[in-house]
Formats: sequence, structure tokens, C-alpha cells
Amino acid sequence: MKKTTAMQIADEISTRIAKGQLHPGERLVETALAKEFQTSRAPIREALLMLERDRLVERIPHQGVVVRRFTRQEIYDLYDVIYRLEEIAFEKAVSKVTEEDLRELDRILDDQKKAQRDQNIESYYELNEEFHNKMIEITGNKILLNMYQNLRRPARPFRMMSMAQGNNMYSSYKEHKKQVEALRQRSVSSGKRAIREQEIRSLQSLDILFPV
Amino acid sequence: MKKTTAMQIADEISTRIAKGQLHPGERLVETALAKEFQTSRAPIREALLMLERDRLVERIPHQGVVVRRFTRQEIYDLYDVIYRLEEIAFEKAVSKVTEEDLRELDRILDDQKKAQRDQNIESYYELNEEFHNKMIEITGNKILLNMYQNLRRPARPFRMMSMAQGNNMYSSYKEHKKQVEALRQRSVSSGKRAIREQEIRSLQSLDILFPV
DNA sequence: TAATACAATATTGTCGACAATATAAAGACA
DNA sequence: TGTCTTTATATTGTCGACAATATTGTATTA
Repeated sequence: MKKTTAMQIADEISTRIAKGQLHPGERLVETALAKEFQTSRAPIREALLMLERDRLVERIPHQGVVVRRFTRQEIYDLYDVIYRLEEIAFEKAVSKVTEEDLRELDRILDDQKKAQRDQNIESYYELNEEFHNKMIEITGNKILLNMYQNLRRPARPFRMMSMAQGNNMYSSYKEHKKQVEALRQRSVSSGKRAIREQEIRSLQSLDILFPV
Repeated sequence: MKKTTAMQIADEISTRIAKGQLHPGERLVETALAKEFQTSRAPIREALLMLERDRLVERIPHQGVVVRRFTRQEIYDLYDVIYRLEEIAFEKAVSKVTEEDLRELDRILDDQKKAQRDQNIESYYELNEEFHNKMIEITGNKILLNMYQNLRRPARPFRMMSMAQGNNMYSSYKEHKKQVEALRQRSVSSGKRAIREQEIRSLQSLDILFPV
């Protein structure tokens, strides 16, 4: 199952958006992209449709495609939903988690600790994704996992930015550790508490990044 | 902002899937559709991409597009997430609801009552959508609303089927009424109770529709 | 007969050209 | 001068043809 060129292009543009090389509101013109990627417009159009599917860009008929723009409110709403989903996931995970799952989470935590020590934001972020995905995988609900990933994808640029801020990477690591501990003890309440703490911290970061 | 033909085609195929005229797993061949809709393949391809975006079909590279197939487990997972989101929405709505919102919900309930009396499933279903969308609109969280709609869309065929079953339309109406009453009293607990009751009923319907 | 290699067919992927539409620029009129 | 109309330009939408790929059917060989 080889990847079609449209998919490769979609991947490339996707990472550019994630890394902040393409900014919200920036226009994506088909002909320009076709020239850059040395193809015709057909695969470009298809790639853009795929990106719209992933909610990374917005398409307006006869007007074109722009990198999705979030209002301050939308970012807050996005975070809100993400953390509510994490709570749901945690609650479900408590009754399903195995010893092997816990070992896997410990492994990710260890790697995160190293990345945090090295101040390797990129690496830490990837492990972060892994951690949360693992957490939801434990629930066994693929719909939930899919939805969660769809939400986090557009949030990535903001998360990266706030991760680079102050000692957020360290406190993020600590919260994750608390979560795993709560999961080990099968304690829904302390798990939720850890999630809430992280949420508060995230919102504080947002306030610094996007002052009113 | 006129609708492009690709969008019209996507709408048409979308309703066919929703109404069960196209069955899960059924193949959607581009040339055949192009012939039927009297266009070239370009807008068809685009429409199919849009449907994939809405999670109504699955695309496999070089193999084609099929109407999305759900396993029994996925349907259960889908319902699970939908009801968890409704709970979240209700909790948020309690602190935001206005008198005008309540009147609007009453209006929808009245219409549902009529549709239920006439055993007009189609009409009842549309009002049902309206009810739930309104409920989430009250929260003011557009991300949540969008996500909720994305989940309900592929679930529509199942919901329609279970609505046609026994007196599910009537009990659905009653649960909605309870929800509005709970909202009026700003009671999170009784709202959640109503949602859970409806969830249980839904799962029972599913068990009848898809016996093990 | 069963398994494998090969050829034929159906279908998707990509291309370049043209048509339709929206935006920007230029002109007409009060 | 300012507003409306018209024209020009840029960009997206659609088309038909060809290329690439996957599947199916057929032949070959052990």
C-alpha cells in the first residue's frame, strides 16, 4: 500500500503547520503548491481536502484554502474539550488497565524525564502524544482515540509554544507521573485532580501567550 | 456563496447513506457515480473526499471508496462517547442557559410531541437533531458542537432504525422532556440521570438490532 | 490438482486545458 | 470626491485523456 503523492504532500503541509512554519490565516494557493511540489494541481487539491478533513485548514468555495485560524475563545474551548475527554478516558482506563499498560506508561515517563532534562522540546512533545494516546488506548475505545487525536492535531502549535514556556515541561512531566500513580492505585478522583491541575496550568500558559 | 457541484453530490450521497439506501461496505465507484450525476470524475472525487472528511466513507489508496462499516463494538463505542459528550454539555449548559433558550427547547419538544403522535419518524429525527444541537449551542462551545455533530452523523442510520423500533420515539420524547425540566431547575444530577436512562434504552435497541 | 506466474481488465491517480467565479482595478456618473 | 458599474486578473472548479495500480482470470508447471 504505497502512499499516493497527494498523501505525501498532505503530510508535508501538515508538519509545516504543526511546526508553525505556516501560520494561521496564511493562504495555500494550489498553483503555487503545484509548482513547489512539481506536480499538477490534482494531487494538491486532494491533499488540501485531506487537510480539511483533519481540520488543519479551512476551505471556502471559490475562494481558496487558508491555514485554520483559531480565535482565543476557540482555543479555550478546544482545551476544555480535550481535558474533558482525558477525564473520561481516565475513568474508563481505571477499570481496564493491565500491569503491562502501567509498565508501558512508566517507560514513556522515563523517556519524558530524559527529554525534559535535555530540554528537548520536540522529543518531549512526541512522547507527550504517545503518553496521551496510550492512556486512551487503554480504554479500548477507538472512536474516543480518533476523536482525541483529531482535537490535539490542530492544538499542536499552541502546545509546543506553551511547552517552551518557563518550566512547563517539568510540571507537565510531574502531572503525568501523578496520573500514572493514580491509575496504578485505581483512583479516579486523584487522576481527575491531576488532569485538572494540568488544565489550569495550560490555561495560564495560554493567557501569557495570548493576552487579552 | 453558491454550492459547488461537488458539494451537492456529497450532500446527495450523504443523505443516501443516512437513509440507509447505501449500505455499509457498499462500494462507491467514481465512474459509475460520474455517469449517474452527469459530471466528470473530478467533482465526484472531491465529493468522496468530503464524505471521508465527515467519516461517512472509507478510502483505501488505489482500491476505492466504500460506505463506512461499523463493527458492533464501534457502534457501542460511538454511543458511549456521544452520551458522555451530552453529559458534559448538560453540565456546562446549566450555568449558561437563559429563559429564551428554555422557551426554544420547549418549542422543539412541542414539535417532537406532534411528530411522535403522527409517528413521523423522519420529522421526529430532524427535531431530535435540533434538540441536541440546541442543547450544545447553549454551552457556547463551538468545538464541542462540531465534534458532537461529527459523531452523530455516521450514527444516524442506527438511530433511525432504533427510532422505528417499538415505542422508542415516545420514550425518547419523555427523556428529552426530563432533560429540559432538569435544565430549568439547574439540576446537573437529574439531567445526567435522564441522559443515562436514554443511553440504556439506546443500548437495548442496539442489542435487538444487532444481536450477538 | 495445487500453486505460481503471467496477462487482461477494471478502477483509481495524475495531467494539462478550459470554464466559472471572486477579487481587485479602472472607469463612469452624480 | 465618492459611489456605483464595468472590466481585468487571479484563482478555483470542471473536464476528458492518459498513466499507474490492484484485482481477476488464465495459463503453466510441479
